[in-house]
Amino acid sequence: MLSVEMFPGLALGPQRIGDCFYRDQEAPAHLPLFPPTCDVSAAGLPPRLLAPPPVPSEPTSKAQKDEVKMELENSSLWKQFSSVGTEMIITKKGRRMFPGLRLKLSGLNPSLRYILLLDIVPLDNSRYRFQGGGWQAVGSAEARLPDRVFIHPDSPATGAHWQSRTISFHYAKLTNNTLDTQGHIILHSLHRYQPRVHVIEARDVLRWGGGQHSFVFPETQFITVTAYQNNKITELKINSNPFAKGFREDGMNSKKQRDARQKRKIAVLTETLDIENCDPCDSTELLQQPSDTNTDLQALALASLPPLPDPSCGFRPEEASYPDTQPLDLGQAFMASQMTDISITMANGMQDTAGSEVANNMIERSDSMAEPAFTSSFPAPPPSSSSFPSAPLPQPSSSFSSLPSSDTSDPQPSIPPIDYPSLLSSSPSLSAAATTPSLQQTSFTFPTPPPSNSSSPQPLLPSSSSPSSNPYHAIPETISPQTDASFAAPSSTCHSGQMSAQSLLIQPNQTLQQEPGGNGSPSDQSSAAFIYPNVLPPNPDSAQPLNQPAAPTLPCSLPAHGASTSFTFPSVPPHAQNLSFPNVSPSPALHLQNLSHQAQPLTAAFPPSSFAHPSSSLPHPSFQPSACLASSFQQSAGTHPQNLPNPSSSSSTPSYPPVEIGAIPQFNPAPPYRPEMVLHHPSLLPQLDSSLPSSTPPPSLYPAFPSYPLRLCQDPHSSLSIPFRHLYRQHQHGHPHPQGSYLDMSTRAVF
DNA sequence: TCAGCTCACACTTTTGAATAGC
DNA sequence: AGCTATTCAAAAGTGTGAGCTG
Repeated sequence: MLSVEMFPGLALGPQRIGDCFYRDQEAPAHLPLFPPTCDVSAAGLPPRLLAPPPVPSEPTSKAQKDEVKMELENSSLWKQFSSVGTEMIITKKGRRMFPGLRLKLSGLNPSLRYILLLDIVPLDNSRYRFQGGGWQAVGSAEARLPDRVFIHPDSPATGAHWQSRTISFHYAKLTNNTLDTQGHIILHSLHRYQPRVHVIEARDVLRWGGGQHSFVFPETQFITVTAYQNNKITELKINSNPFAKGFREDGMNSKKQRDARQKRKIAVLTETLDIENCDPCDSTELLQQPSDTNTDLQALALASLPPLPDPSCGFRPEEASYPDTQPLDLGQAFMASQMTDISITMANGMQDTAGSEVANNMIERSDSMAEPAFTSSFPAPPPSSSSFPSAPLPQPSSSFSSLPSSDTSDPQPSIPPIDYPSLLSSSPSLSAAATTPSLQQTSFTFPTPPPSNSSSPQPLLPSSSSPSSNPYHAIPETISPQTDASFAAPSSTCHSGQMSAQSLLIQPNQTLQQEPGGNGSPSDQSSAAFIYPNVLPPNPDSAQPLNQPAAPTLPCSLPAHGASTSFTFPSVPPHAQNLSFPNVSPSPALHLQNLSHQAQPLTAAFPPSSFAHPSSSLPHPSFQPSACLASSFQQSAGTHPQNLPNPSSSSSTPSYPPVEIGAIPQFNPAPPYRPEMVLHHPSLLPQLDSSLPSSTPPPSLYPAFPSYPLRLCQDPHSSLSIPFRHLYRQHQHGHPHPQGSYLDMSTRAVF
């Protein structure tokens, strides 16, 4: 029986380790779901786990599962942002996402209970910078941070519940605080991310019985920032977010108002100072300097008075008796403010115009979205920006560079907007505002490529210009997984008990398409393959076929962590060899029953969530022990991590041919763009189990998204309330889970 | 020097308790 | 007494801009 083991500590943050335990129903004692070390993984597992229940060759298919559909209710809004290049503010205290994820679920069994999870995974291995009006990859990504999952506060709830309302994840918060103890989702600034929503069926309170459906809405990808870089995004946010209403043109916190306030403030100060300084005219004032109180009162009194344009006393700053004070500066500031005001006014006028244009653009875009087309302005990582070889880009320049941005005035060379149009439009069932991911059981097909730009009012996709050279087709063939050799599939010794999110999504027996040329691969799909906007393989040469074992394989048996905080990986590139892991002392609040496992070599080597992952240089998945294992799982299952469970050809969304999971733009340079993807995961546990015994080196397959273990733990508890009690974040005011809970998935060890 | 981050600020919406009215 | 509607204040969510940091 599986249950989610959520430690109150999600609040604990990254420090939590080894918190994934297996609980045998008959044996209440906590058993590590997976041995801390790859080596002992199999040994430490109950036989039952080692011999997982046979997985049906065909995904457990309950018809209903295949029918599960999720729509992004505010898709149009997302597309507006995406067309500009969505930015999400992250702060230390945590910032909500805007737009938020508003979803509609259907196809669930009304009587079954489901858990909804939100996680956010890196889209690539690059760090970005806003230059020249666009986002450009400027280097390798930062070490991967602890993965956390936001659990919808309503979870677990019945299918009827989920389907009866709009599901919102607006309570989820993003932070850049790596030591965050609030359980917020930790992200790096200036990195690209893709939110994912997982629907996990909880057959009953006791077990994760059914399967898992994962949904990805490409238009929801974003770049994290600590301050907005693109003015258009700022405008969009202000115009769209009610909380930012005050910053609108007519708001009290608009630039005009703020300038006016500042002007008044300065005027008041100036007057005050002027008065004080003017007082030199009155010798008595010099002798008797007004007390602070008097000054304040004076200031207050003056505040209500109109600014004194010109001190009649003839006071000259340079002659002021208080040279150190800055009457002059203030005066200048005042004048400057006046001038600034004027310029601002003018600027505002211009800005208004510009704003109007933008707004119009937005409207147009919005309208155009009505015709399900939108562009994503995210740039593709520069070829050499990443230290890791990435899959070769078919025709990066042709595919994206030329993309005519809706706003020509704002060159975004690096960020060719992406056109998703055909994908969305092609689906009859899709409304302009809602996209329905197709659900495929075993294979993914690539979405139909956008029609030639001619059909699009505003051809945003440059690439689309030449259908013949359709980048989408090229993807499968020319783009190989961006897996770095160093991230090669874990050696045979690597058997991780860690369940990666990716692995969760993969069905053991699922036949995953190999990206290059597999049946049902994008290439196979007539122009179905849609290259995800941003994923441009930096280094084509380095690209390797998915199946091809990555060059340097990283044995799971890494040097014992011990007290040392750095690891050297001989097989990995020098730049990636030295990994520093902050010694994070476990929070006192952290209750890790199996903490002892940490002592074990592997565990030591891979403290699950306490350490940063040098993902930047290394594709996440592979270096993570869990990832290793995940790969092995997948391999054993004959699946590529990237090849998430493919939707059964479901038909749920005809317009969206099933997309191979590998298509998810992570390290796959040219993963076909998928508007949405549904992954069906019939049986989680079996899958994991199956992988354990596998001794054969996993192929160098990597999940499109970095894989990380979900902290889904088996729990014998007979009552949902018990196991899930831990899922909920403890709130200060005694609200159990008013705003959802977070699940730390960082079992992923060090990497 | 500069890009990026943090923080305080003013404004807004949201939320929940208190109060009034029926 | 119980319920509903309204009011109010506190909390929380916004972007901004100055200042700090590396």
